[in-house]
Amino acid sequence: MSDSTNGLPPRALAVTRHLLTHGPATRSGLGAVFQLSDASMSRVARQLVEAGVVAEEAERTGDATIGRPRQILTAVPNSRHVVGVKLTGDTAYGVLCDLAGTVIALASLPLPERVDGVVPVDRTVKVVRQLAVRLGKKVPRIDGLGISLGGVIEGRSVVGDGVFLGWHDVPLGDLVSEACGVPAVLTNDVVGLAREQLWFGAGRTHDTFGVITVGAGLGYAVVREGQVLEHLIDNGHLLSHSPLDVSGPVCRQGHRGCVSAYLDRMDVAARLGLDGADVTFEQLAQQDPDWFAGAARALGHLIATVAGGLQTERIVLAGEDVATLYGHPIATETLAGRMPPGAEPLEVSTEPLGFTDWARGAGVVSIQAVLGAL
Amino acid sequence: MSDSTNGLPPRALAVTRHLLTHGPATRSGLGAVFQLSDASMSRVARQLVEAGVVAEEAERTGDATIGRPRQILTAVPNSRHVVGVKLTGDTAYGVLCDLAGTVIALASLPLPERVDGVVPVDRTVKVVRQLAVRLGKKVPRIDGLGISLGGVIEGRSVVGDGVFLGWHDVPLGDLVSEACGVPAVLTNDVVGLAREQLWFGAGRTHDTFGVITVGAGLGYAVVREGQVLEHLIDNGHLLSHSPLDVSGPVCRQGHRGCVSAYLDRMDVAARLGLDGADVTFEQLAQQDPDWFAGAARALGHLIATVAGGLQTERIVLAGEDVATLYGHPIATETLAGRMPPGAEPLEVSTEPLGFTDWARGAGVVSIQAVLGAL
DNA sequence: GTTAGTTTCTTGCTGGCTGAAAATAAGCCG
DNA sequence: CGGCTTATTTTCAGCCAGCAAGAAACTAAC
Repeated sequence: MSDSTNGLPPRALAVTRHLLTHGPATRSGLGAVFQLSDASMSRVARQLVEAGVVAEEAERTGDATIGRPRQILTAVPNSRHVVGVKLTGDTAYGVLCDLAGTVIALASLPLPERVDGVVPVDRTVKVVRQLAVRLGKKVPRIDGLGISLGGVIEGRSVVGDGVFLGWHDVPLGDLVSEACGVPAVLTNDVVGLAREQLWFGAGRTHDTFGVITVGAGLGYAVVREGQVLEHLIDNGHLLSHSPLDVSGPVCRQGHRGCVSAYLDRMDVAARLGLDGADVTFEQLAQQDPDWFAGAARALGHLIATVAGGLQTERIVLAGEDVATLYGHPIATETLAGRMPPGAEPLEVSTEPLGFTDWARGAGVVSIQAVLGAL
Repeated sequence: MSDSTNGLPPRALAVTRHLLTHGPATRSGLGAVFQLSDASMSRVARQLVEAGVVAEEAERTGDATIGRPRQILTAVPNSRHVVGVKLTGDTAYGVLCDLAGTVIALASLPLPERVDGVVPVDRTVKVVRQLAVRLGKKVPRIDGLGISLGGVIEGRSVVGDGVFLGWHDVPLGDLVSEACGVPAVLTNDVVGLAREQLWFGAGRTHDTFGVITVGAGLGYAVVREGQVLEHLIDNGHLLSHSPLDVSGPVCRQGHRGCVSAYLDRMDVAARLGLDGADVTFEQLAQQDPDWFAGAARALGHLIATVAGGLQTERIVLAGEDVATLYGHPIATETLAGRMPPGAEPLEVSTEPLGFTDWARGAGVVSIQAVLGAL
């Protein structure tokens, strides 16, 4: 069993991250990556093997069979386990993950009833604990807990403003940590997704990228030079309200023909007289046959704008229906029309994200915290 | 006289940069900034004093006169001197700068006549040398040379594509370096401006910011987390062609109502049947009374888009007439309309940049190279 | 089976850089 | 001039890196 709740020292952390995200490698291969001599690399490797995070295996060689065979270092995924929880307005979705971010088990529980429009904090903590206990049964122990929700998070532990839950300045991280006896980290859900992508997705090849989430509203996250931006300066407002068409529909902020007016479901629903919070993709598509094309076009422009502003070729799209939207020819054509003539197309990935994926994001953040990356 | 052409080790460099850009400071003050113990800070300080880059002066104290007085460390601006040269299509503009980037002397020379549309490289090198020799007379010696021009630069020394001069794959840096016997660095002019801003402008308070230049065309540079982006992914195309109005004028790329169509003078001139390369602000304003307002609006949106995409509050505007443009109420109103309600306004600085300022940018890049920051 | 050859990994050692603490310096004040 | 206070330097021990020598693991002869 793992003997430490500690984080790894910086170098060891970097190597572990590399093994987790890029797969097994030899000592000297890693040395080349991290600009370390074989000797130093060897010392780091031993540390990790002793900590149980990394294992050695003999190379099942295919070629070059002369000399001492190289040992392959592999991260041991089940050396640590974490639980990730995503809180929505009424439900806690949980996943059990190993070190590699693989989901081992799922569960969800309803959150307690609201009192005066506010979800009771103490009972929410209990729900999270229940979830952790239930999921934790499958593994020797849980090494960390990650919680994500839509809202303003301060300092990895405090919910500054959790609109969906009616919370304000709630130290949820500490409460959960105490209740469960396990270190807990709290993140904004989109930031958590960005952290997950930084290790296991776009970040493997690019250290600057943008994340765009299309759900009830529009969300963004930014990773610049490997740094995840904790708080947007504008809550995404500047991008959401960039103009497309002065004669288009009006968003709730009063902008005519802005991205939001086309793409933000709350805005579109408000215009159609529907209930914004629960409106679905299908409802909108049925209600307004033109909506789909307009939204696809807005998405194409939005992607181009984010790529141009951040100067990155890599954009991550997230949200349940975003793949469908991006799959619309108008989206891709719009984007292509914005690209310089003859340029390589952008690398846009779409992940059909359900609540489980969001919970996994929270889990990955916990992995990072357990390993000492936060 | 300075005894070395070397660069400083990383720590010493950081301290020098801080002294140059933030003014004099005490040892322990610097220690706090760089998270170094007094002991280590003291060692770094001695290194720098011995190198002549930094001088000590007794604190002319105002208060707290108990105990041993602190020594104030100050960068010695005239410990090094560099020449910065900006090449346009027909002229070389040069400045002599000290370490602090202060311009000590100016000069300019015409470039040689074109042969088959190409400016002869060897004679251009001679012009640069002439400029350096003339400017260098005012100081004991020149420690570095920086050259900037509009075009694609590769590896700090080679002009990959210099459209204004008709050059392609010209190793100008090495040629000048050899001809002058002084290390020379080459940069794209907008990148050079960004580097200058990183040390002496916006970078003093923000380590992520965007630079927008409005001249004959539109230019951008991006600094992310203190890293200057060497090559834009799209030559600014994505931003320049973001839509404002589907019923607006058309740019040369065929986009209707994009930023470029309003703000890029080449585009506007082409539409008015003027010669794009030499068209001035006044000509356009006279020719088309609506142009000014449209351009101001486009600038407002462009600023908002860059700020939103990069997620920075800090934008640097550059170009001869950009202050006038940004000073137009429509620009500021447009920008304000894009900001989230109740948000702090962005920090937008405008610098009326003439050729001398561009040359200074090249000089600052040379300073950075001389000190070892490149 | 043994030895030579090759490549990988580990260990011993040195050098650079760091911080803590002790020593020294530089000013005040009586 | 000693006593007091604060700033800077020196001394010393610790950490971490690379170099180079050694140990390990394997193949290919002989």
